Amino acid sequence: MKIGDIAKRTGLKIETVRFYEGEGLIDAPRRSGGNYRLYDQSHLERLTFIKRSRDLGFTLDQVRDLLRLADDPRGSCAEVDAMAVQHIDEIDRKLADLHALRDEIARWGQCDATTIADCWLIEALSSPASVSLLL
Amino acid sequence: MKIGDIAKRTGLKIETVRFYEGEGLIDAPRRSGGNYRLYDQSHLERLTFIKRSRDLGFTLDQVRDLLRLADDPRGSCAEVDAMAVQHIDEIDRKLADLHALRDEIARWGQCDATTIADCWLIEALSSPASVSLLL
DNA sequence: ATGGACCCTCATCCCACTAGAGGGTCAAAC
DNA sequence: GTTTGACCCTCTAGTGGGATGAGGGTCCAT
Repeated sequence: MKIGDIAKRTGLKIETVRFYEGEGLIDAPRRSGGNYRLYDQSHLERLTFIKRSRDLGFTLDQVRDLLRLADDPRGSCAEVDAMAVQHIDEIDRKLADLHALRDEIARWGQCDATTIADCWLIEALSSPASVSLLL
Repeated sequence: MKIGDIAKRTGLKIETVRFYEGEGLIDAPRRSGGNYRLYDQSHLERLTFIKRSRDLGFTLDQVRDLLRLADDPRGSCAEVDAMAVQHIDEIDRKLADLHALRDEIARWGQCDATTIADCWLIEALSSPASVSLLL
């Protein structure tokens, strides 16, 4: 499999695959006569794992940890569990923040004014943050 | 007002205030004999506006636009309105994405296994993304 | 005159890629 | 046999929005 094939199969970009190699997330694949990268099934699986983890919002460092854990079949599952729980907590916090933002902006409603001088959106931006926004 | 004062008053960091000056978001303030930046009320208002907009999730480029609009009191309010609406749409999209993520991870539930080999969290990460995650 | 709080510039780093320059490889079509 | 076009290579630099640190200068109170 050349890099374009594996990129298509994993949904990653070619540059990203090379980037992951440079970062040490995957082994450097063997090369063809023309110096093309040639990947096998194990690369495909590992890259799929990485892509999936990234899509779910884990950072690359977290992915590194997950890979390390996944690489040891006899290792404990508890750490993975903890990471998942912690990740959900983080997402929940982000959701709460975004909801607060959304409501704050939506609360302005539409502006009836025609000129900036009377625009209360601009006014809303000019006053210091309300209590609800101490993120 | 020295930079530390205005930073405290706006809630920005000192480095961020200098950064905004370099980015041309605020005028370079006059300097004291000892080459300290000296800010006045207009800087305070402008930085408050920027801080508030950033807290609400606008990018610096959007803040630039908002400032440009706000600077023209006779300008039309409609553009500001449009930006607010568009921003809400973006936030709504992010919220939907995050909800999907959260639900996806939460759906895994807790893992009963003790070793990685049987851990279904790792398994969930190894399989390609489900349809719900085509972000 | 000395200590500490504050300030200055400039350079480098962060994340997770992305884009571009400037070239090489390979298969098929002409 | 050559030319086209798709694909690949390395290397460098840029993105946003700052954060951090080095190495110094200033100011004020004790």
